[in-house]
Amino acid sequence: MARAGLSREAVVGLALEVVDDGGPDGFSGLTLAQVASRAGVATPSLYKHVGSLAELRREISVRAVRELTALASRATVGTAGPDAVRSMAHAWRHYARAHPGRYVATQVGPDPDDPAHAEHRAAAAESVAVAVATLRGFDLPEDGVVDAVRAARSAVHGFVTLELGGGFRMPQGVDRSFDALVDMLVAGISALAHQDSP
Amino acid sequence: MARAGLSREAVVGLALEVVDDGGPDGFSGLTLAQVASRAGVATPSLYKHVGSLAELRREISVRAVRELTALASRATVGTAGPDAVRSMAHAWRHYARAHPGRYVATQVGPDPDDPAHAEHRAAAAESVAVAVATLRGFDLPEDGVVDAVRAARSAVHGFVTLELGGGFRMPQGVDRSFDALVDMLVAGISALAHQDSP
DNA sequence: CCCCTGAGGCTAATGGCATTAGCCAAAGAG
DNA sequence: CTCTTTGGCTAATGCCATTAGCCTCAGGGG
Repeated sequence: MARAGLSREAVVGLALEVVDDGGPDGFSGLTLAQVASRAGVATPSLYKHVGSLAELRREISVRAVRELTALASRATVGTAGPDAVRSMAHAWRHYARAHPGRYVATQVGPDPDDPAHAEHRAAAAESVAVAVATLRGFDLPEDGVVDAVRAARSAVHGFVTLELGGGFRMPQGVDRSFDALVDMLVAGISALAHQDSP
Repeated sequence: MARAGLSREAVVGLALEVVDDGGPDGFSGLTLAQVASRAGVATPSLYKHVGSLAELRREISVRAVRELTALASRATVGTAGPDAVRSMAHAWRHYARAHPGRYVATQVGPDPDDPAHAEHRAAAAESVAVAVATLRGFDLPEDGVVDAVRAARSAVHGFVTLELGGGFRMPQGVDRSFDALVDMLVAGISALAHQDSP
């Protein structure tokens, strides 16, 4: 009986391949059977490394979030204000287009209470920390920052989700629409900064 | 053998109940077994009325899209410009919060080629038609309309998706953030109208 | 060098699901 | 009253996750 030499690491790696190969549905369509087949192993063998399908999914989410955070962070280093927001928005969209499956993994929220989700929560928190830092260039009032981060995430995430889902069927250039959206976002955040708080 | 007196209509109705009861995951978690159990019938019996689970899902999507279109249309009648955009945005969010499961059904895109998706495509097209009409009050250049509709859909859909997914964990008021987002949107669309096309 | 323990495979079994095939009774048309 | 269609049913298949229990290989202690 030849050993396959698996490990948790290897299993997660193969699962990531499956997710990547599955397009936008790669994450929801992830299956232990597919991972096992890729590993050249029977499905139950995976349980020696991975707990459950849900746990594998969570692990993938955590990695995807970290990856996206790192990219956003790298994209915005050395920039500030509007440029920083633009860079971050484009980094997000780029990641989503390059890795649709991983991107949707990025968007499942961790359970706020479940201790098993602690790592996931931490990763998510760090991700928003980067977003917050990106907005430092604007003179936003205390709670304006939250509104701004939420607006940025909403706008880009909504756009990218619709784009991946094939929601933009008009012939018009999608890149141009994205630029327009980012312009609105930047202008909106600036406006948020320069108004007196009510 | 007592007849249950089912019909396609009844099956879809029960499926909608299942979707509604399932929260944000009600749509993806929809199962023929649940519908059958609600109908007091064995699962295979449903095939006398419904083709397949995929078809049932599509039917639900079509209905949800029509419902949302009707609501948006009703919400914006008699309004124009910024007010219309605000009304539409709030109608969308309200629907998503009232019927999370149906809302996600609303967001699966029809296959552009599959003839079985014709009705779905039509419903989707009418939905964007309403959105386009809502923007009539702005003097948007030809292709600015597309950008504006995309921006509006993206912003609201992104916000609502993140909200339903529990993505906004800061204590700060979510309603306030949504208002801020809508403000940005309105300002952005106005800006799109009053700039010379490049 | 041998043993023996534990890790990492395996098969078998269970239970949920969708889907297909084929049967049978009820309802309604003539 | 009969005959056909319709709407149920059960049985079977195949895919999936998950659990239990077995077997063997690899590597460390004697």
